[in-house]
Amino acid sequence: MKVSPTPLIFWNVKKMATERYNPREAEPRWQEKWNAEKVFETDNGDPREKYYVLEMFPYPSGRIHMGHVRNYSLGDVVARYKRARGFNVLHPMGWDAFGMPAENAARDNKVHPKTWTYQNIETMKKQLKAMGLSLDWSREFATCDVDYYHRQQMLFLDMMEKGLVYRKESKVNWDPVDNTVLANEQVIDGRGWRSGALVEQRELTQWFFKITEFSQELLDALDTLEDWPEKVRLMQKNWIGRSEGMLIRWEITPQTPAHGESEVVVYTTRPDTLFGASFLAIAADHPLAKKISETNPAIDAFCEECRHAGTSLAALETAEKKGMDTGIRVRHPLDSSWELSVYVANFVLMDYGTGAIFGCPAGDQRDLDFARKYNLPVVPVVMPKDGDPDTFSVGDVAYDGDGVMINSRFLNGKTTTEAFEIIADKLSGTMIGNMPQGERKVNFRLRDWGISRQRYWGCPIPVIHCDSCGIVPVPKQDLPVKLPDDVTFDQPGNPLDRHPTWRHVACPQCGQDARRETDTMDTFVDSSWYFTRFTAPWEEQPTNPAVANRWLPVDQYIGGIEHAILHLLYSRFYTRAMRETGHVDVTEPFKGLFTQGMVVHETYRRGSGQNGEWVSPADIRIEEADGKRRAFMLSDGDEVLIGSIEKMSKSKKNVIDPDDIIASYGADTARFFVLSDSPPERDVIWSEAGVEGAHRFTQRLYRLIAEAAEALSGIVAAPASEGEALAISQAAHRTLKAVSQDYDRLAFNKAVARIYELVNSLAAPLTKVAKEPCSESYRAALRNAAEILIQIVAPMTPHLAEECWAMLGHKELVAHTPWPVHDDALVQENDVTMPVQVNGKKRAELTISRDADQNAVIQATLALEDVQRALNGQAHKKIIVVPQRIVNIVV
RNA sequence: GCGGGCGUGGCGGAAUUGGUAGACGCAGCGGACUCAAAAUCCGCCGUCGAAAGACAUGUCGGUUCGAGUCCGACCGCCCGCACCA
Repeated sequence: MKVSPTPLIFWNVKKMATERYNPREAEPRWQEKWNAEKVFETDNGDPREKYYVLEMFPYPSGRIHMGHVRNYSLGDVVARYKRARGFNVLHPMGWDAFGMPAENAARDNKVHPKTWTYQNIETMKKQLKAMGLSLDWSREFATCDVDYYHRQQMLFLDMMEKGLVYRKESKVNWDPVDNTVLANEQVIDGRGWRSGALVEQRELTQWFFKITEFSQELLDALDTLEDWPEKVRLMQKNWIGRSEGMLIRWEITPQTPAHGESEVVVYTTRPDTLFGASFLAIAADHPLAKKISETNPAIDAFCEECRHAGTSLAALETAEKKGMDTGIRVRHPLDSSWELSVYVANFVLMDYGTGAIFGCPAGDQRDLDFARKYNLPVVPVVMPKDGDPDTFSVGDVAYDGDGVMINSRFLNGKTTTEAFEIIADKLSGTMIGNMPQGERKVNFRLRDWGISRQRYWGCPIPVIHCDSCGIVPVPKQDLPVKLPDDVTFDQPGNPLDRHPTWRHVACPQCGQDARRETDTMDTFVDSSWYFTRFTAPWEEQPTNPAVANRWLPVDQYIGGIEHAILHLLYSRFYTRAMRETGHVDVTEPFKGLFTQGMVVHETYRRGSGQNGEWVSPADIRIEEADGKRRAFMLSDGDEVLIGSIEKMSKSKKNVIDPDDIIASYGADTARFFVLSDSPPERDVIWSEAGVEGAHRFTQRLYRLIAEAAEALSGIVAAPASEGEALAISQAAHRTLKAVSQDYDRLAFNKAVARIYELVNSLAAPLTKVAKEPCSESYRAALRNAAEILIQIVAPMTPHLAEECWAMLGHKELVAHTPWPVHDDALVQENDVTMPVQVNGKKRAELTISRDADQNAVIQATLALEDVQRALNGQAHKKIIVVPQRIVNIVV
C-alpha cells in the first residue's frame, strides 16, 4: 500500500530553533506536580499485587554524597518501573539517626546531638527531594524519633519475655576512643570499625540478643535466598561458621594437682586424629588456667601476657606459638596408660569451642609449630591416599587433608571419614562415671550479639536496676523511656551516667529507689527493623502484623556490600525475633538483595610524589594532548599529578558534591550518568566527561522531541506494519522488550546502551518529520516510537520524560501511565542474517527467511559466491546449521 | 592460610549464556555549518596489511564443526574471613 501524503497542519519552521532544556526550571516544576497529586504515596489497602523496594536508609551525616545518589537512583528506577508495570509499590525513606557522630559533633561544636541530627536530616531531605525520587515521604521517620524508639523498647521487652535477651558479664571489645563496647562484628583487624582505634579487652556486664539461638536456621535459610548475591550468602555462611566435631573428656590423673577439677573437655573437629595427640592446651582465660594462676605466679604471669597480646593482623601473623606446662597430666581417652601434659597456650581461644584443644602436631600447623618448640612428639596419623606408609613423614608442614589412617592402632587403613565415625561411636558409648567420654557436637563461630553501648545518642534500654528486685523491665505503660535533653559532652564516657536525676527512678515492683539502665542499644538494632516499621509507621504497636505480613519481605533491597554481614545478618535475626514475639509472620526480611558498587574518582596531588597534598577536582583543569592527560591548578597553573582512581573520600579530596552537579546539569543528568556505563554492582568512575555525555543525551532527547512535537500532534500513536515506517516501529518495540528485561534484571547500563541506540535510530526520522511533510501513518508510527522511548527512559530521567510527554500533548503524567506493551509481530524478524563459516572461519553472510527449513538454508548457503570462492572446489564433509544463528561448512 | 570473584580496544564496558568479538558511551581523528568559537550534524576509530587476508578476549594446553564463554595448569589483580581446633 502506498501511503498518500497528508497535508501538515502544525508545520512551523520557526519552531526549528528550539531552546535548550532547562532542568533547573523544569525539575522543581514536575516535583511539585508529583507532590500535589500524591503520585508516590502508597495505600496499604490497594488490592493490586505489592512490590516493596527499599534502599538502605542513610545516616544523616550532613550532606548526601554520590554513593547516595547512585543507591537511590538505582532504587528509584526499580520503583518507577514496577509502578508502571501495575504493582502497588512501597518505596519509603527514613533516617538511621542515632550514633556516635552526633555526640562527636556535640563535643566539638557545642551543638546538641538532637539539633545536629535533625538539622542534617532537613538538609539531606532537601537534597534527596531535588533528585526527584519517587518516595512516599508520608511514611518518613528517623530512628531517633521518640515514636520509633518507643516501639523499639516495646520490642525489647517482648524479646526479654521470650528469653531472647539476657545479661552477662563478659569480656568485651572496648573502643578506647569512642569509649564504648563493640560487637565482634564491629571489630575489624583488631580495630574499632568506626574509630579505627586498637580495641582493648574489658570485663563488663552487657546486654545480649540470643542470635545464636538461630544459628542453624540463619544458616539453612541462606539457601532459600536465591535473589541474593552468592558472595553475600557465602560471607554469612562463613561468619556463622558451622562445624561438626566432638566434645572429648580427658581425665586428669590422680597424681597431678587438679585444682578441684577432674577432667579437661576439649572440642575437636578431627577425632580421627586422636592417636596423633601429643598434648592438651587451654586458653589463658580458661577457668582451669585461672584457678592455677591463683597458686602459680609463673602461669599467672603467662596468662596475663597472653591477654595483652595484640589481636591485630600483624601481631597475629608474627606471633610465636607459646605455652607453659601447667603440670597437669591427663589420660588419653583410648588408652588410660597414655598420659599427656596440659599447657596454657597463647593460640587457644576461650570463646570458641570449650577453650581447650588436644594438639595433633602432624595434622595441624599451629600444633606442629608448638610441638617443635617444646619438643613434643610428632606422630603422623593421616597420610594422603596415594602416599607410601613407609616413607611418609611430617617435617615442618603439617598435613591437614583427608587420607588414610596410619600409626593409629585399630584405625589403621581406614579413611579419615571412617575413623571419625568409629571414634565418635566408641567415645559416645564409653562412660566415665555416668557421662559418656565424648559426644558429637555441632559448633558455631557465631556469638550472641552484645548490644550495650555506653553512649547517650541511642535507644535507652528499658530496664531498671533495683537492689531488692534485681533487673526489672520498665512496664509497657511507662514507655517510652525518653532520652533527657539536658546532657553535657565535656567529659568522656556516657552522659547518661552523669545526669543528675535521669537515672534515679522508683522500682516498678517494690517502689524503692532504683536506677535506670544507662546503656543504650547498638544502633544496628535501630536498622534491624525499620523496613518493617515503614509498612505502618503510624501504629501504636511496633507493627500492624496483618499489614506487615502483606508487605514483607522487601522484594528488592539495595545497598552497599559493606553491610553484607552486620546489618543484613542482624536484620535476619531480628525478623525472626519479631516472628517469635508475634509482630510478623515472615522469617526472611529481604527477598531480593542487590549490592551496588562505589562511586570512585581520580585523585590529584600537588607537590612531590607520595607526599604531595591532595587537590580537589574542582580546583584543576585537565588538558589533553598527544594522547596524554595532564592536570593543572586553576589558581596558579601549576601542574598536578594525576593519581589513582579511589573511592570518593574527604581525605583524598576527590569528592564531587551532588548539589553542584544537580545545580549545573540537573538531577536527571546525575541519575542517568550513575546508571550508565558500569554495571551497578561494579564501581563507577565519576568523570566530568562522562557527566557531560549524559547531559548531552538529555539535551538531545529534548531537542528531538521538541522539534518533532508539532508534526506529531493531533494524531493517534500506532505502530506501522509495512512501508518505510516499519523499521521505526520495529526498533522501538524491540528496544521496549529488551529494556524491560534489562530493568527486570537491574542491568541498567545495558538499558542505557539500548536507549542510546533507539535515540540514534529515531534521530533522523524525528528531524525529517519536523522539516518536511510526512504521511499520517508515518507520523503515527513515529509518535508511537517516541512515546515508547519517553516511557522507557522515564524511570531513569523522570523529569525530562514528563517534559517530553507534555510536549507531545499528554495531559496525564508519565508517572501515571502504564508501561507500554510490545508487539510481538514487530519484535520478530522476518529475515535473519546468519554468518556462514567454513571450518569455523567466517567467510560469508546469508540473509534468508526466518522460517526457512534446513535444506533451503543449505542450498542458499552453497549458492553464495563467497562460499564457492572459499570452498575453491573442495567438497564439504558436513554442514552444521543452527537455525537463525549460524551455518558452518566443514571440509 | 581458607573462601570467593575477575582478567576483552586508549578508557568504562557489550556479546541473546557454546554461534558474526568489540554493541553503547567516553576519549581521539577527519569533515560540514560559522567571520570565529560553542553547540549541533556526518564520517573514521583492535593490531598488522595496498588489498586479499592474517592475527587478536592474561599465558599455555584440551574438549568441540565452532571457545571470550566449558575443562586443566600457570601468571596477575581484587574482595571477604582469619590462631575457629
